[in-house]
Amino acid sequence: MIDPKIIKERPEIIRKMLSDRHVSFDLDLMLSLDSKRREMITKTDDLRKLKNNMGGDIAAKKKSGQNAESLITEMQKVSQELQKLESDQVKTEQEFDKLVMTLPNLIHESVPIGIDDSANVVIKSWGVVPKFDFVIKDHIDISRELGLVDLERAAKTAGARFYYLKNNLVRLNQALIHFALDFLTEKQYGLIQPPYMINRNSMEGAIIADDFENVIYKVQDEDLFLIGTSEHSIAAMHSDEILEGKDLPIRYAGVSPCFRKEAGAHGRDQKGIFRVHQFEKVEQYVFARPEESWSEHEKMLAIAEEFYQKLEIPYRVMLLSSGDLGKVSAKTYDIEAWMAGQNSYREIVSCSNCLDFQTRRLKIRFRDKTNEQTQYLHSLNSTLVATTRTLVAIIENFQTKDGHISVPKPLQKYLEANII
RNA sequence: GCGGGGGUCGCCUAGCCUGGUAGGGCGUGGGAUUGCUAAUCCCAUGUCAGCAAUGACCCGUGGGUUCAAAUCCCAUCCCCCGCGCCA
Repeated sequence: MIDPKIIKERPEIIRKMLSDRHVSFDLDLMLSLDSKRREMITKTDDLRKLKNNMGGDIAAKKKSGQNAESLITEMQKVSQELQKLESDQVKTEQEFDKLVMTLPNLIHESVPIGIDDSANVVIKSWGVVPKFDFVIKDHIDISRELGLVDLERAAKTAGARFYYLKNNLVRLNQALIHFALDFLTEKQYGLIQPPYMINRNSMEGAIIADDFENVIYKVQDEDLFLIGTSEHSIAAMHSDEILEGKDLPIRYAGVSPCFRKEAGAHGRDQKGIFRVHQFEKVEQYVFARPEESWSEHEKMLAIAEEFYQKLEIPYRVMLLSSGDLGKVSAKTYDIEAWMAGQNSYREIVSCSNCLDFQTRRLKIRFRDKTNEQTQYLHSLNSTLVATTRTLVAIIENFQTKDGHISVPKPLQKYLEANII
């Protein structure tokens, strides 16, 4: 949620953001609802004041043994009138909230303006794209031939975009998680294994309405939703809290399975384990002071880069354009890894600064001294590793002439093998 | 799942039986005072509306009763203790 002060006082900023994002949104309706609700607050407040005063008078009369009947009948009328006004006010408030909760975040000035991913900018590239002196295969063929994956049976039992990992691919998957946790522990991150299901209120804090539709699975008959990433759980973890300034920044390494509907991705990456409904992820999630969030953002990207450098996976860093930017994010870097089997760079990391957008929704504030005014924190999130996609990169880039996979150096100790 | 206890403005706590609109302590900040790094006293310390003066709201959450609800009634969530069941 954007600071209501900005919405009220600088609507032109909101208007520009909406056009830069190419999002249709009835800003004028929201502005008129906002002023209407402010008016109604004043009205009901006045009536409540009257009511409070009358209540005091009645109490005083009763105490001194006087008759308060006429005051009481008058008060009945006031109460009725207030009730009517209040229900109107609540209605207006709800309409406003509903709208404001779908309003996307502001955009940072460094973000390139553009219609979609074609306007994304390559920030840098790292590593050398591997050359092969044999005909290479994609991850599906390699892992199938090595007995590492069963997609057909997964389709039978669960549907498309599911998979059974088998044998050493299970170990490789776990090795990635293990390595990622060790790596972030070294960087002083606190480890978090969060709830894999959270309630609506918490989910609404982390995401925007249309994500419910397109990415989030709901549990039948329960107020529970499967998380699309540990970001969702961790964002809500400190909701309604006032944190102490001395503890900041708070850096969490979340590890969890991720569940995604992938609605609207029909036909794309249909085969294999690149785009799936379920995978494991180690995530960086940081709560920072507003003035520190941009430097934290760069740090998180650097940490993610270091991880892929250690794995020796070539990548490039993309700065997402306004049209490709997620609705809760003010600025996002993607890391795209080279995937030999697809002969292209594909997204494996998304690193975003959400400013106070999530923390306002979740009421996560901080202060240094207990008598100070509280401030909203900034929240940032970045993939460290989403296992399936990184597995694709490893399988395809590290394939050998005889159809095996050599294990990246940092993972060898976890796997107790250097070739699969 | 059953029985009992509990959830109060950052933290601790009073008030609930007997309805009249949240009091105290700690912490933190500011001020006053006394010849000194101490003590004492005063003020401030959540949310919303408002330029402000002010005012409204806030007792886990949602309903209800009432002129009036932290307080009474109903529902619901969470925590603690005991019993049961169980990976």
